[in-house]
Amino acid sequence: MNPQRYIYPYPHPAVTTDVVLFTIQMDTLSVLLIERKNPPFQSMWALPGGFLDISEDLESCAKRELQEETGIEGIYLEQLGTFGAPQRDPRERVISVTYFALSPSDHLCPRASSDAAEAAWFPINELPELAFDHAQIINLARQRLIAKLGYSTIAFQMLPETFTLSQLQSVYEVLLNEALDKRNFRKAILARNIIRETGETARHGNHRPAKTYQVLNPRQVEIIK
Amino acid sequence: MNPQRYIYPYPHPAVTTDVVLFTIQMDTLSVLLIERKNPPFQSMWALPGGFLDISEDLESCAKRELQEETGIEGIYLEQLGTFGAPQRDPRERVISVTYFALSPSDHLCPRASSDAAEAAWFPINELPELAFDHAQIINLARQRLIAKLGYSTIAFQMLPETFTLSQLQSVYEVLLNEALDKRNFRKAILARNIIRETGETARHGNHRPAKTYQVLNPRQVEIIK
DNA sequence: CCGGTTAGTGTAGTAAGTACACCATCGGTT
DNA sequence: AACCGATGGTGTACTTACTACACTAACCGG
Repeated sequence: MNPQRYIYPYPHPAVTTDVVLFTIQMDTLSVLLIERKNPPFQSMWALPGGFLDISEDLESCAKRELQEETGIEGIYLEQLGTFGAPQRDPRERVISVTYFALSPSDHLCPRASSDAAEAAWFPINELPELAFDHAQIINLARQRLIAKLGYSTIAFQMLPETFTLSQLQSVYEVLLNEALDKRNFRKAILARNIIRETGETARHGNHRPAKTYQVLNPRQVEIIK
Repeated sequence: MNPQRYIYPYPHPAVTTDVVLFTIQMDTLSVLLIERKNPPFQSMWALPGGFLDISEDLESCAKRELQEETGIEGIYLEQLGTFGAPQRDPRERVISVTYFALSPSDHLCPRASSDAAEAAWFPINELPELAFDHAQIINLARQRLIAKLGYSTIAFQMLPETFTLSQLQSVYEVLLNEALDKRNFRKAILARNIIRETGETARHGNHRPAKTYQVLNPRQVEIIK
């Protein structure tokens, strides 16, 4: 334990970051959760996250906690919102700045750590009871995710660098929870002029191989419109 | 000064809220600013806002600070984002949770207060040099405002309860910064089925009076889609 | 070479959005 | 009373975006 004490003339809340990391597993939208090792809410499932270091950027904190608790890194984070209801944490007043992020399917192997007894993917419709107000946070993240599908390019974040149009369509279908017409989908995606053929093809079974595509400007994977 | 001291085993950042309040004045999008009475950035212009009370909700804090510093109240706030760059405040580490809001034109008379030497509206394109990272915050708020015009009903927040279609069109024109076709605008707005005629008319000069309208569901003035 | 499976393509109809011009109604003036 | 200036209010043709829909192509395995 740190022997030093930090003294302020007015009470200060604690600040944490939490991350809602989505992926698609077996055609199901899933969220990464950790099992809490310590109180409060010990052994309950929660979002990965933790306290902000005093000289650390908010987004760096979110990335660091994600890395520490789950071993996952190299992911684009977007700020989701800040939660600060006075009683949301029983220990002290805590303001949580939340982020959401997407990961390619089956790309990541979460692992346990010092703060997390376990880390695992949960289908969004089969979430366990969650610590703090994390159920509410996930809810907001899911709404935001679906809303952004229409006007952003976030769907590509759920795919590897090169992908087939069928894979891309499948991402949309899972997120929107409805079947899409193949020809219309391809027409619309190609009309947006954000992906190009790689020239390669991919075989995914005993059938015709598919052309693979990649995003034209990789830096644009999250830009609005 | 409070004689008590608040002691924590780890350093805690301070948390503030800041509000970007927009209105339209003389066909110009304007932002409410206060002139800082105290250091840091004394006598510079800044967003209204201040420190979070330890048992106070984030949004309540934003409303309270807005009221205290400008006398303005009864406004719908929406969370904009949280800013926490390590050096954004020279005093100590400060995390600012920001909100944005809209107010009917010429409806509010800002006033000075204990923390604000003065409060005044500034056209968005003629902002003074601003304290902290407030220029960046205003920038984000403006982008968000324009983005929301298309799929939300926020424009109505800039009008009184009853209004004419010309007034409404003028709000859109100022925010989008382009002229709109009168017939198409009316067709599109009415097709959305969110306003109804009041049955009254309003005279605004020596010409034909205009029918006035009101939103069908006042609770829906901020809802997406 | 045949069957199973996914990849890949075009057209016609419908709905949404855009461009565009004139008359109506009021107050004020002559 | 007639006219002027100013804003309110309306319809139609055209263009563009979206929707519905069915067959052939290419590969693997047996």
